[in-house]
Formats: sequence, structure tokens, C-alpha cells
Amino acid sequence: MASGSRSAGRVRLKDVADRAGVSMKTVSNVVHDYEFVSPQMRERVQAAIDELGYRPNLTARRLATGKTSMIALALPVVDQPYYAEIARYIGEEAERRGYRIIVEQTLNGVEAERAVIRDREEGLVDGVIFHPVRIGTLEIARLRPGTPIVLLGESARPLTTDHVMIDNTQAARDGVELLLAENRSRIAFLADVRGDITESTHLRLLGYQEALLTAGIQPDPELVLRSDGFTIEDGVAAIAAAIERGIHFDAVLSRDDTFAMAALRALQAAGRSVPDEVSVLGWDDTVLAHSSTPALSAISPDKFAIATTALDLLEDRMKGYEGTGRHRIAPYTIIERGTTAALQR
Amino acid sequence: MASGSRSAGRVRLKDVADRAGVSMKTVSNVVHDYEFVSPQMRERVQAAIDELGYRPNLTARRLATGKTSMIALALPVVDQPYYAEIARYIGEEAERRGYRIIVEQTLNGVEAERAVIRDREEGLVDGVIFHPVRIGTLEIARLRPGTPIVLLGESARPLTTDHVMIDNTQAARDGVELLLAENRSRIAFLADVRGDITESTHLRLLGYQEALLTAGIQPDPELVLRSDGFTIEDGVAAIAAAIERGIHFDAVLSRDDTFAMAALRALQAAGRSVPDEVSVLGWDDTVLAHSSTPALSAISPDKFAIATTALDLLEDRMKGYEGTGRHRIAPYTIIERGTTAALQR
DNA sequence: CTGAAAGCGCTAACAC
DNA sequence: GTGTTAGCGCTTTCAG
Repeated sequence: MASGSRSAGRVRLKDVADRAGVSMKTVSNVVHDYEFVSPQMRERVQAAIDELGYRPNLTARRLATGKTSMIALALPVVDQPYYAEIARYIGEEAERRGYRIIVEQTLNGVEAERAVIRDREEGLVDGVIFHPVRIGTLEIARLRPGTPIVLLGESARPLTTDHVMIDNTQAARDGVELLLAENRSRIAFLADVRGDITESTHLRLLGYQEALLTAGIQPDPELVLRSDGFTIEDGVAAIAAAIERGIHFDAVLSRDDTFAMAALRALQAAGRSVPDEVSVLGWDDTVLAHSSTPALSAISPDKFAIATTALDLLEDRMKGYEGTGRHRIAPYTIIERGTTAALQR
Repeated sequence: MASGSRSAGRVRLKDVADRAGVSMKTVSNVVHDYEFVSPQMRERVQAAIDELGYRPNLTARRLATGKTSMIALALPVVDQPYYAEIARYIGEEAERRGYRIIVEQTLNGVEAERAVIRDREEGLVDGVIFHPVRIGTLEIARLRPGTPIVLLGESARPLTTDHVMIDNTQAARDGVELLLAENRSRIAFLADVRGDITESTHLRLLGYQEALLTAGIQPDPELVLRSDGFTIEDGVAAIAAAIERGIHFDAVLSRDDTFAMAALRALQAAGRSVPDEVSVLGWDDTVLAHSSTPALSAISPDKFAIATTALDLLEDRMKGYEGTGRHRIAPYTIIERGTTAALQR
């Protein structure tokens, strides 16, 4: 139907202008819904656009405007439920605000994390949202990127950089208090992971300890279980070892949902019933929590709030805000499902 | 330390050239590690680059070359374990091949899926990998994009478009055969989902039926459970309803891991033990399968193969391959964990 | 309300 | 081996 003019599949703004017999500026005005264009002109240009099948070239527009409308999201990995859910909300919210997300998996690599900060190239994205787990506060502050950035999580909090997290210590305290209110008094913490350099565990452990002390209970170091890694097998081994060593506990506060799954598995293997004999409280409230049997009670960070807050902060920066780092605390709740219940005695 | 020259933060190739007293071309040669540059020249230019803190502007490079080195990955949602895992592998492999991934969540929206195909803008990505669930073969063929594309999953397979999936029918057949070999004969299929317009269920059901027939068993329509949706609650309700109606079954072949989790939950609630009384076989082999207790036996699509194959196909297209649609079958295995076992009688 | 022209920063011929 | 120059396609003053 259309003539041979669409041969190369590349229709330029200029082509539309020629076809409609107007200048590029006029076409541009129509494309951008500029207000002061006469209706008949608009119609004429639109007709040319449709006939030619014109689609604006984003790259060119970017070069001209200097804005990419893209945000990089750098996460350790996208298939771990917590990160996957964060990615989902950030993706959704970014789209709503007119940005596209480009994802970068650092795969727990120090170099990959450094690369995120150092950004060797420019003009790719307008900003970055980054959840570091391997590099620390000082390094981030030092490598300070030219691109607006906001940090997620608790590993690193340079004073110079915006940051969003939940109050881990308070959340842990609340979790312990919930367990205490169930008449549980021997609460295990799962787990202190060997080689974990993030601060999450530290903060959570702090809250755990504070809550115990506040309740007049002397924390028992034996109840802080050790694990060799972050996998479910590591968690199972940690619980199994504790049981084997005859350590008594009637509840476990887990540092993430995966370890809570591990607790469920190890406890079942040991013939201890959940929640009758031991309560298990997860952390992150991911799909694992919804899927297990019994369904997992868990500390639930408001991931949607984390996403919107991070984007708010980033948009400020992208618009030119230059103040010092802002520190936002996102809310959380504790969702009780089937793995916690009052101890019957 | 550096002089005021880096004021605006924007250092151009030209600036480096001036600083080093050479032409832009020479700087470009150094940036691109062009072979024939004298060592001393390279060193001089590199020094200028370092002093000025030059970083190439990707957008400009793109405009000039016409390549974006970006691939769009359009998935229904990134936080469902199966899609999250696909995203992870595609992301990893793309990075290895020098591409960046921009993710697009269609959120099961028809319009969002159409937008993926119709791509209103151009020059954003070099190609797209798309897992449709709402729009069909014909529509995709009709909307046929200007950008190279490869499809994932089984919803739509236009003859004109490249495509990768696993052999669902064969996989279902294998699954049923495994169950049959365990002396199970009353195998339920979980589930036929109301409103499901994808072809996955159809193909899987076909294999289920074929395997039964081959074994000389007449498929019992009552064993094809119905569900109102894809959530775990829907699955639990489906199994519970079947038990309630007194339908006897000693195994369940699940269309995805979530439903398998549902089966585990419903069965436990009904006091039926897994795998002693009933075997449960999941599908997708996601993190859910590894995390449950007992750990889920499951049909495991080779997600890494899916990722690399999709990228292979896409790279061909991006390099100009223009043939008709190619149809690639990715391998799968069946992983036996704790939810399947021979029936003891 | 519309047109002309100067870039945005880089690449790629093509000379030298 | 290195330098010149003409674009890539769009936006955006600035005139008119």
C-alpha cells in the first residue's frame, strides 16, 4: 500500500516533514503534543506519520536532550525472592514514572559492585539504585559516582549518599517481643553466617539482644547459631547441629525466609512440631513465606515503600538536588501465619 | 588536584584530544584498543584520559553506530520464581555477551504485551526476548515488530518468529511415566485453570493423557482438577475440593511448583502423607522446590539452555538473519527429591 | 504558530 | 599510524 519510500525501515523526522510539506520543528511539535499547533496542521502531520510509519529514534532524542529516562537497578542477583520482589516493585513504579529499568546483577562480586559505582561509561542512565553487599561505606564514598545514586540495604551508608532501609534493629526487637509474648523464652537466632560482611546480621542481632535484655533474659550465646553459608542446606545444618548438641530452644528468629525454611525442615526431621513445640519467625516475607506449610510468619519489609522511596530520592537527585545523604527508614510489619503460636504449657 | 577543567563534569573526546595534542581519531583508537597505535602515543592519550576523567558517552556512540547493545526482556512479572530465574540466566548470559538487559513487566496485561510487539519507539534496543501469555500467535504475527525478537514459552508460536520452549507434552508424559513406575495409577492433574488462555496446560494435559493411555489406563476426567486461578490458595482449594468429593488419587502431576506447594499443604491438612500415600511432582523446579519440606520432586526445564538458546537466536537476527521462524526445543530433566516414592502396598 | 540552523558526542570513511 | 570531516536523528534557540 505505502510506496517504496519505507524501503529501509528507517523513517526519519525529516522524512515526515518533507512528506507533510512542513518543517521538522512542526513535526516535532506534533509528536510532543505541543499545545499551539492548529488542528488541521496536526492532522496533516499525523497523517504523514501514520503513512510513513514513523517512530521517533530514542537514542537520537537522548543525545539531543541529555536525558535517558533510564535507571539502572544493581542487585546481587534477581532470582533470590527478596531481590526479585524489590525488582518487581521498582520496575512497576519506575514505569509509572516514565523510566525504564536496566538491571545489573553483581552476583556478589566485589569487582562488579565497584563497577556499578565507578561507572566507566556515561550517558547510559540518569540514575542508579544499588543494593551493595560486598563493598563498604568508605569505598562507596570514595568511588563516588558522577551519576545520581541511591543505596538499598544496610551494608553501606556513606554520609554523602542517599539510602533506604528498614530499621533492622527495631524489627528484630519486635520479632523477639512477639515470640516472648508467646511465652517462648529460649529463642534461637538463625544465623550468624560465616564470612557475612554485611551489617544486617549485626543490626538484627543487636535488636535480638536488646529485646531479651529488656525482658530480663540473659542472652545465651549458644542460641546464636552459626552457619557456613546462606543456603537452605547451611541453615538446616546449623539447626541440626544445635539439636544434636542438646541445645534447647522453643523459638527461632530467622535472618531471612530461606533460613526459616531450613528451620522448618530441620525441625520436622527432628520430630519437633511447629508451632506447637517451636515457633519460627521468618524475615523478608517473600514468596517462600506464602508457599510453605505451615505458612511462615515473618517480618515483612514494605517493599513497595522501599521502591517508591528509593525512586523519590533518586528523582530529587536527578532533578539536581545536591544536599548531603538522606537516610530514609521504610516501614515493616510482622505477619503472623502458621509458624508462630503461644506456647501451651 | 586536577585543574578546574573538569568543571562541568562533561569531558568530551575532543577535550582529551586537545589535551593530548592529538586528533579525535587517535583518542578513539586508544579507547577502542585499536591495534596500531604506538605505545608512547597510547600512553600519552591514556594520561590525558585519566587526568580529565574522560568517560565515553554511550548515547552518542549509539547514535553514531546504530547499535545499542541492549536487549529488552519482556516477562509477565519478575518476581514469580520461574520468571525470576529466567531473568537471572538471561541477564547473566547477556552480560557475558556484551549486552545489557532492560526489563519490561507486562503484568499480564494485553495492552502491555501489544506494546512490546508494536514498539512505538525505535533505537532503544537491538532486540527483544518476550514471553507472552495474553496475546496469541496471529496477533504477534500481524503486529510484527521491526526489531529482532524471540519468543519464550508456549502461548504463541507464529511461523514467522523464532521461539524457544521445552517439549511440554513429552515432559508431562515423562512425569506421568515416572509416577506410573512408582505403582501409582490414580494420577491427578493440577490443574485446569479457569480463564487460562495459554497453551501450556493444553500441551501438558495432552502428554498426561497420552502417557495414561499408553499404559492402558483410561484417563478419568475427574482427576483433572479445576482451579479458579493460579495462586496457591486456588490450588489448595482445588485439591481440597477433590478430597471432599471423595475422589481418590495417589499422585499429583502439577502444572507448576506453586500448585505443587498447594498440594503439599492441602494433603497435609487432609492428613494424607507425602510421598507415602501420595506422590507430588512439581513443574519448573524453582526455588520453591528446593525450599519446601519435603523438598519437591519436579520437572526441571533447563533454564540456562533456554537463556542461551534465546540469545543465540536473537544474535543471529540482530546480525541480519532473515529466515523464517526457528523453533528450538530446550532440554529438561526430572529431579527426584522428597515428594515422590514408590507406593508400598 | 512555523521555519532554519546549530549542535548533542561519537564513529567511520577517506585522506595524508 | 594519524588527522579531517561528514554524518547518526533529534531538540532547541531564535527569527519570522
